[in-house]
Amino acid sequence: MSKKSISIKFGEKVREIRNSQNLSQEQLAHLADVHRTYIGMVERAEKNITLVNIEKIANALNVKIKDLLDDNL
Amino acid sequence: MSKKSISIKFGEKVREIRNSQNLSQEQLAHLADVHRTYIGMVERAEKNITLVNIEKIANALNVKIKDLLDDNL
DNA sequence: ATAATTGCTACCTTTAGTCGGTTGTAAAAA
DNA sequence: TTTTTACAACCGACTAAAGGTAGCAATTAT
Repeated sequence: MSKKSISIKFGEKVREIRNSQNLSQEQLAHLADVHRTYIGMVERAEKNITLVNIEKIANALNVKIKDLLDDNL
Repeated sequence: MSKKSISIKFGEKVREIRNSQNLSQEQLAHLADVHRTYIGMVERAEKNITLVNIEKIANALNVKIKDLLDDNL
């Protein structure tokens, strides 16, 4: 198992946590200081996100970076 | 504490683990399938590495991604 | 219905990442 | 000693892809 690419798993985690906090993409984007559409692209794994933006999103969601990674990574 | 940017901390971790395994930058680059000079740039925090390459380097070093991140991240 | 949210397309700027080479250093080996 | 080897820093120059924005269509509530 675990065939899904890391970008897909990352995007799913972001969406899952964002929804659990009842945040819209726009709200999260504002908290993370990135553009609205960019959050959508990351969640859909359309971009290969960089470390700095990973940190921004983790901070915005109040989670550790490792919480945005699949457990077996 | 913890003022160093995430890129610096990441680069330090890569270098530390690479040295502990007695690998040259070139050897690691080959294992990770990235360019020779790129490993040095990442270790010196001159580049903002992407998620896919984070995974490549973690795999090449036989560690989990979270092992490349500072503990308090 | 309509209001909020997200997806999609297109675009532009910036930078990640590659490539081939040179330079400096330190250690070994001749 | 000098020479050779191994390594990492540094050097442009280049290509591919990420960052970032805007407008509108589609979706999903309410």
